[in-house]
Amino acid sequence: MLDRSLIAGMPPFQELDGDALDRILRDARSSRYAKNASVFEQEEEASAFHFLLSGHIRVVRTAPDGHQIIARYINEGELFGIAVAMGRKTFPASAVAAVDCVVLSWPNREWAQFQAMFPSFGASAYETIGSRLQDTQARVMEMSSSQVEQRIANALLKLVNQAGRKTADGIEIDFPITRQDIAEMTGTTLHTVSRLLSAWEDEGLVKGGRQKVTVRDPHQIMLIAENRRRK
Amino acid sequence: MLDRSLIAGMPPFQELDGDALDRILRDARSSRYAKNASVFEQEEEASAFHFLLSGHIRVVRTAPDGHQIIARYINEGELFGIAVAMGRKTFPASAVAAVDCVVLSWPNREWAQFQAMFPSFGASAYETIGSRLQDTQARVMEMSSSQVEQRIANALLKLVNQAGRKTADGIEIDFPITRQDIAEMTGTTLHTVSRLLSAWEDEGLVKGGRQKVTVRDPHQIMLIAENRRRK
DNA sequence: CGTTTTCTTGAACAGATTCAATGCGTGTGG
DNA sequence: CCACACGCATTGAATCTGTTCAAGAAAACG
Repeated sequence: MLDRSLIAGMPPFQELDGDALDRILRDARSSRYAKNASVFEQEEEASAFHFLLSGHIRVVRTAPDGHQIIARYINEGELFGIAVAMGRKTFPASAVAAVDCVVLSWPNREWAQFQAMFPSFGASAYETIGSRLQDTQARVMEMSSSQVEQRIANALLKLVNQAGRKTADGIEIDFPITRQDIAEMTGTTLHTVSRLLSAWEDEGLVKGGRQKVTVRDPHQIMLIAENRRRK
Repeated sequence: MLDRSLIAGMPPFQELDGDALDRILRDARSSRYAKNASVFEQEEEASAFHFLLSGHIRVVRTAPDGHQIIARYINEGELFGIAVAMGRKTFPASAVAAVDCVVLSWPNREWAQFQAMFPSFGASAYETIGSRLQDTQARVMEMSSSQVEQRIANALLKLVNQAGRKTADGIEIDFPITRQDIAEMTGTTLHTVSRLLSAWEDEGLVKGGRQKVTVRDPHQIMLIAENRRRK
């Protein structure tokens, strides 16, 4: 049996008392996933849903032609792989550990139980889905109206907000991320990302590194994201 | 009091009996919206949710810079404006009648009631949200990998499937739609849309018209959408 | 220490946008 | 009921942003 302190206070479980937490943990299975291990694969039958206790997870969608994009990153304290909440039989994307991760999993049958027993859990889950829908629509807007430069700036800001860690040099993104990853988040090529980051590095706005990005001047990046920078 | 036959058999209410339908209709308000009238506006406080009895509704998102996109079209028998289901206070987009429409509306407070009393209603609603999330993610994929040509072909296929009407000439889209609208669905400009439709018209794949598109050869359009056409 | 992965950078190219001008329908107001 | 204005559509030409192609350097890994 897992200890209730693991999940107490995390958004989906925030309003639940000790007994409720114990009930929830009763049928939970906890697993470790090494960096680059997959938690589930796209098209795979969805028989369980998950909660990220620690680490960062990359959610990747692959097109029939092999082209792939990063749908989002999951942070500690988020539910993911909740296909069951949307009445789906299979996962629409794959989930890959960006660093070593610890994950709680429940069989799908528990979903209806939790929702019936703990309305605040259900509400929080649906808020999560709602906000992902908003994010995704915001991304569509961004891709139809903004320049690549703005999209990359926006992606950096998002990453910094979700997984920023203060260092002497600025705010560093707390997990390994390649230029290719950023390209897959913004719908461009690694070449363009590399060029832009290099340019920004020359201006002192960011600092690059192998699988690493540090933002030194978030304000300037924000101006770029909003296309309000003097050229 | 509205008659239960209005909504009987529509997806969200499919599994409900007569009493349930009556209960649901008890607090419903039905309204007519003339073509181009707005049902609700982006950023407006969401105090009600809606169901489209007849007509077609355009869901439009506007960016701070004025740029706008069409998030989706709502068809007869769909719930829309269900911000309440995602725990949102305001609408993330505007809803505009594409043709004269009839809409049922309920105050938000009914949402929790319906969901508690009629689980199949709740499940169907969350499936709707889930499938919109899928659609939107599919659109992001499309915009990052496909050419404009493919995206427009895809948009036409979507429209034809959702609102196609057979005519002597082929399948016509059942509501007025401008080149600009198609541009806002595909993240391009009306110029590019116009050029492509003209080219396809020369090849006999489609037939244009003022605020009208008729698809004559869906198969060829599908080949274009999948980028498998001989050049 | 060689191999692989990640990153950088130049040059050529192309698809789509932007700018500009014009034509066509349709619905409104005189 | 007709004229005219406005919204919608078409099409050419110039331009540009970002991709593609190509080559190579630097860092990590076994």
